[in-house]
Formats: sequence, C-alpha cells, structure tokens
Amino acid sequence: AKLAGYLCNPSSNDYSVERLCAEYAVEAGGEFEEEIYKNTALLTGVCDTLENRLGESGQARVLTDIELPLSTVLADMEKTGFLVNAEGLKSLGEELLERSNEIKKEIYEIAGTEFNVNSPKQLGEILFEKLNIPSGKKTKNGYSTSADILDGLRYDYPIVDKVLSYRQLTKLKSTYCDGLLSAVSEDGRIHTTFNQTEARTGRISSLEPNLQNIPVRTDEGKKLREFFIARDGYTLCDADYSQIELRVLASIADDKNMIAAFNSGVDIHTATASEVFGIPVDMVLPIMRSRAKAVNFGIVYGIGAFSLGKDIGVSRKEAQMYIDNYLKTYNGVARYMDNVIMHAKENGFVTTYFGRRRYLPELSSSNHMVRSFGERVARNAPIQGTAADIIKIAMVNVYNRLKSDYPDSKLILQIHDELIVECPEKDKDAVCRLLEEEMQNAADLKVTLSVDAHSGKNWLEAKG
DNA sequence: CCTGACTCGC
DNA sequence: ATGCGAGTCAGGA
Repeated sequence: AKLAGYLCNPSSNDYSVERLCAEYAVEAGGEFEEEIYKNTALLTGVCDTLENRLGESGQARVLTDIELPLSTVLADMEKTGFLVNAEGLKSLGEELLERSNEIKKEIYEIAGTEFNVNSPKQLGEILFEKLNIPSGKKTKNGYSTSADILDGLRYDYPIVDKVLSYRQLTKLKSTYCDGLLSAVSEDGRIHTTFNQTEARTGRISSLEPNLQNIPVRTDEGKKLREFFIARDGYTLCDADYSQIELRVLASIADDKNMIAAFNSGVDIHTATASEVFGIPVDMVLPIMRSRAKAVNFGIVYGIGAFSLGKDIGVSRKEAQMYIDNYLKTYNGVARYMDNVIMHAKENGFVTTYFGRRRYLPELSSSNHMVRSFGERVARNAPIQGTAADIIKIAMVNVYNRLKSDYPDSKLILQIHDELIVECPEKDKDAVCRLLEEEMQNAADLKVTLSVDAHSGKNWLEAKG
C-alpha cells in the first residue's frame, strides 16, 4: 500500500494507512468487534482503490514490475550491508582531528582572536568586518561564507584558504569518520536503510547512514573509500552507467544530433563543444569542453543563463549565448523542453519513459518563482526519473541472476547510476560481465547505454 | 526540537 | 535566479 501510495503521489511525505485512507476517501463499512478487523478492512479497501488509480494512470507495471520486486532486493541489500575497516576509519579520524586543530590555531593567529570557526555568523564577522575582506552579502542573516564565495578569496587571503581546508577536514572527520564508525554493526558491516518512497523523481535514498554520498571528488575524501572493503576471499565489483541522464535525454527528446554524438563514440562533452563552437573534435580546447559540460549538466537541471554564468564564471550574456547555441545544435532537445512543459501544463503531471508520474501543481501557481520552479522540474523529472527506473530494473535483474547463478554474490549498494556487488574472488570477472550486460539491457533506448565495470579489494580500487 | 547554513554524493 | 537527496553544527524556541 505504501509503494502504491508513493506512485499515486510521490510528493507526499506520509504513506501511513491512516493518511492514505483519508486522501483516497476509503472508509470501512459495518461494525467491528476489534480494532484489527477494522484496520484489515481499511487496508484491503485502500489497496483496491490504489490499484485502480495505478491502472487508470498507467502505472500498474511500475508497481508490479519495478517497485515491488525492488523492495525485496533493497531489503536483502540492507541485511547484507557493506564491510568496513573500522580501525582504518578510526586512525584517519585521529589524523584529521590533529590536522584540523593545527589549522584552527593558524586561523586564530591570523584573526587575532579565538572564535568558533564552525559558526558562519562568527566567521562572517571575523572575515568581513574585523579583517575587512571584501564580501558579497548574501544570506538573510548576514554574510555568506559558503565555499563558492570563499573560493574566489582563498589566493588573496591565507586565512580564507585555511578556513576552507579546516572545513574540508572537519567535514570528513565528523560526518564520515565519526558518523560511519558509529554505524558499524557487530558484524563489522554498515547496514544502511534505503528509502523507496522519499525522492519525488523515483530515485531511492539512503539514510542512517547515507552511503550514497561518500566522498570521491577530492584526494583527501577518496581515502575513505579504501575503508569500504570486501571480506576475505571476496572482491567488490563496481559498475556504473556512463552519462545515463544525457543518454536518456537524447533518447526521449529523439534528438538526432545528440544521438549521433553518442553513437560517434567521442566523449559527449567534447562532441558537444565541437558542435556548439562549430569546430572539429580535435580542435576542442579544455576550456571549451568544460563549458560544454556545464551546459550539458545545466540543461538537464533546467538551468537559466544567470546560474550558468555564475557556475562557469562568465557573464549572463555569454552564458545565454552558450544556451542559445546549444539549443540550436540540439534542436530536438529544444523542442522536447517546450513540449514537456506544454504537456505538463495541460495535464498537471509529467511521466518517465516507463510511466512513472510526478504531479506539478506548481505550474498553475500565480507566483512566478514557484511557476518557474515547476517548469524546471517538468524538464528534469522525466530525465532523472527514467534513469532511476532503468537502474531499478537492472537491480531486479542482477539480483535474480546472481541468486540463481552466483548465490554467494550479493548486491550491496546502489548510488543512482552505480551498483556494487560483493562476490567470491574467482567470480569477479564473470560478475563484472553480468553487471555490464544487465545494466546495458535494462532498457531499450534510441541510444545504447554504456556501462563500465571494475573490481577490487576496496571501493576505491573497484572504481577503476 | 526545529531551521538555516554548509557540504557531501549523483 | 540549476534537479534529487542526507548529515552535522550553530543558534534559538
């Protein structure tokens, strides 16, 4: 009933039977001697109603073919858990604490006073008032001290550089070393909880602890992944989709140029730069690729010229030019973006390739900001949601094949476009091939899905 | 106990 | 004024 309620309205935050009965006007008729009989009648009634609603909205198979089988897979993944090297986490935590304390002292020296560096309020006063560092006043309570503001100042002001380092180290220590250590069970493994009814696009989320946001971007953060390991005699296989959201976009927008770009085998951001700037692939400079990449990401999120400009450090005008050229190059995408909003305004919802819905009451708001948000969501939700559907289908298929062919191998984690399996060492190559095959074949799109799989004794190594 | 600010992931 | 999440800390109710 909970999963059916989620599909009927993924924007709700309460799928209790009480709440579902109220929302779908289900009442239990007649007299009941005991509470449990009444509750059973209510549950039966609300299931019937939800099933009808799903049939009417074309989501019956999303429930029966995706979410219900997936719930078994997720339960198994939670129960299995991910083995960690707790000793390693502990000693890294101690090292980080020492280093952050050193940096904290240096910050106090430059500031000429001791204060709580973790307090944005106190930090803002020190940096922008006491030390007169130029600021952009931003938040409603005072100065913004966020990384994108401080980044521009770090080379001119050593204290700013130290604050950023301090933040990085304390984040790793408190959220990851301490946070993960406190979540290690008696079996030495971390058992996350997957929430299947939280994300409005159809993604799953991970909590207590969140294993979907373990650091990977910085060298400092990457070290943590060495502590996520396979048990003795076993190996980790890690497989991830390459550019799944852009491939989904190319396919559902039926954009001939973007499809051709993917089929050419050239890196998609380089191919995009080549198209947008009208130059051969081998003339694309790193800066061009990086801007094309930012536009590719921005398009998926429904970005505007203002934010894109800020993101890549160019004027709003120049950013608008990039977007215009992009939409001229990929005119199927431009057409799709217009159509999806038109459809959403007419019907009040958008759908994924597999029929998952998201309702968008924001589109009829009189508030321009709310309405614009609704339009960005209308552009993004079918893309993000279709990618979520695809990996869910892959997970069910991988699970079933592992169960029958490699029963000692277990799916242990999903991170939106990535799956991790713990398998006997001898099976690692076969399991990598199995992952690639099932992930690639989870959906038949107009662009082939590309998957890379690697294996290793720890997560960092298995990333390849 | 809640909200805002911040930072981590895709 | 770029989509979807979660955890930690500060600060105030």
